[in-house]
Amino acid sequence: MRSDARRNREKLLDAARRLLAERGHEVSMEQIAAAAGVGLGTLYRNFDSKQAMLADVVRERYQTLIEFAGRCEQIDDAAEGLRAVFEGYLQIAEDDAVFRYAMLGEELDWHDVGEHKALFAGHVERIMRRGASAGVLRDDITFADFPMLVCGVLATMHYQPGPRPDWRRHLALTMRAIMP
Amino acid sequence: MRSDARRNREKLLDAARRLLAERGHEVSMEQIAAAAGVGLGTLYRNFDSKQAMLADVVRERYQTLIEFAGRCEQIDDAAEGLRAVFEGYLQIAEDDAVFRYAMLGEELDWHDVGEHKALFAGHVERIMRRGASAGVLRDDITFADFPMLVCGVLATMHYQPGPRPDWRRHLALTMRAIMP
DNA sequence: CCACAAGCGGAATAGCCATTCCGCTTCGTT
DNA sequence: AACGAAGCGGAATGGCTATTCCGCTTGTGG
Repeated sequence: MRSDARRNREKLLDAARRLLAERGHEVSMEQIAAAAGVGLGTLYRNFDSKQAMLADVVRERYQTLIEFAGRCEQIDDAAEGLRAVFEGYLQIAEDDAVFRYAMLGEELDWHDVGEHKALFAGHVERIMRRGASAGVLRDDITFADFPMLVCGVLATMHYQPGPRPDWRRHLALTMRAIMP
Repeated sequence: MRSDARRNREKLLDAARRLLAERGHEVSMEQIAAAAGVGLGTLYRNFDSKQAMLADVVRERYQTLIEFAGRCEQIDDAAEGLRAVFEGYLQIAEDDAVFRYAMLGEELDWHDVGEHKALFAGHVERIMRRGASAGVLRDDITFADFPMLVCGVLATMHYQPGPRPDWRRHLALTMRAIMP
């Protein structure tokens, strides 16, 4: 790979990460290319399509999240591990609009984000099961409820216009609802 | 107004209500005109723009909701009034995609839906205050939390693909979280 | 039954954006 | 330094959809 090509790829990734985090999937390809200081052709040489670019960026976020969830699983206190993994997930969501979009959006063709999703889900599932065994999670709440539990906070964060309501308070409310 | 024009207006309103409830704001003007069996020109003679049409339909829904909330305010049991108004709101949301969109969507130019919104909000605010006085609502929860509380269930309903999770269960969870 | 205003349909217009294409430029090798 | 391949920019293309426009049709009052 030529050195200028590698440089451009980095510039594009930086621009994509930043703009997508700030403004979500609605940024146009042209804006991303401009922010990176390259032409559209170069953008398309680096990503097969817009969807593929979004998927790349979302996959990176999931990677971070998977590592974080792994650490949460090691936390001794089952209740704290549970709280931490929810909070970490939502913190990333707060920082990244395209991640929220991926979590909330209709089933687009998220390329192979599914694999990462499954890894993360595995961690969460084990953490929740451990919580149930330890008696810090109501036993009618299972991993199947995870989307429902976070979707609420996620959506409030994503959609409430104006001054964002305090999502940590919302999370606290949710945690209270699922404790015995 | 000519008789055929009145007939067409009815057909258009029916089609708009039905398609918007089923498929939300993404239906095209052409699809609505076709479903009503009229041309685009006729559609635009009845609504100034797509936004205006959406606003008309959403306003109708709010009207229903306002009457319902009024009845909830009259319910003797403060806790039941509270539960009922949340449930009624969410039931309408379940039945109408464009209403969900209006509740979740970014601040579009919702024409004068704001007035209706304010009336509904007035009812809910009084119901919540009564709940707090009666001791069936935690006193750190106020009307300002209403969007947060319903947004969660709303979003889960709107976005979870595939078999809809049971929103009544989610609501029950939320109600539990806000009770003392 | 007539005249004509009110209404109608749907082709044309316009803006937006993802994606493609190709003639030009730059890198790196010899 | 020179050349060919790799890479580049950005104009052109294509599809989608809201909105406008205008020549044709139809309801209705006289």
